Amino acid sequence: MDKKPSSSEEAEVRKGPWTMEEDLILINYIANHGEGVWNSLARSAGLKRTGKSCRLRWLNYLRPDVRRGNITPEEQLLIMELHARWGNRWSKIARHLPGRTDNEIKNFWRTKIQKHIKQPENCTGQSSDRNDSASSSHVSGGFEEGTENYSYTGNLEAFTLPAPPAETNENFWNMEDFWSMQLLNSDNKLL
DNA sequence: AAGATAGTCAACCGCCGCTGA
DNA sequence: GTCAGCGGCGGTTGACTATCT
Repeated sequence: MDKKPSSSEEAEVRKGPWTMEEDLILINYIANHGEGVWNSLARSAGLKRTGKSCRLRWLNYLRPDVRRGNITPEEQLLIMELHARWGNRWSKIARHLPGRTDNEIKNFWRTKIQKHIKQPENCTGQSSDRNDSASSSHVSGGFEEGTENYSYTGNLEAFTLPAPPAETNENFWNMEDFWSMQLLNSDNKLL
């Protein structure tokens, strides 16, 4: 797939961050027509984006059921357990975390968890414990890295992240705001 | 205050598997 | 059986932001 577009098409395709207008177009189109074949959706909606780009934007950001914001400790634990079981099967893991996207989980893992794996000493503060911990299941947080399987062996607190800043997004484009706006709009359009 | 560095995350890329013609 | 089109996935990049010096 990923056939090369003709040069005229190539010039048409937009890349990079989505604008609010594009978001609106995509949301409105899906609200009215539903999700469908993404390439034709992109064309029909008048978006100069690839179908893939539209799909990604919708799934990772615009869907009304997408939960944005901090991963809870429970979710962290679940991610660790599922990752220990399945490895980097992000989409599979994401299905067990309602409202979370594979991209979000992947980013979370790479930025938060992987950092701890790379620095186990700093994480526990006890470098010599690590070998012992590999065979027991009750010690402080850490991972056993195997070929594909390693297991999260420790308590969650070792991985609990510092309290993130309170979400003060008053100037931010908040999807909840948007969807409430959409409801108002759709009242006019659909009723 | 300004520059350097680290952290975060949205978006893109390339590959793979599925499906229908 | 082959090919094209598409969706889905995981890896990676790059822009932006926060923190540090």
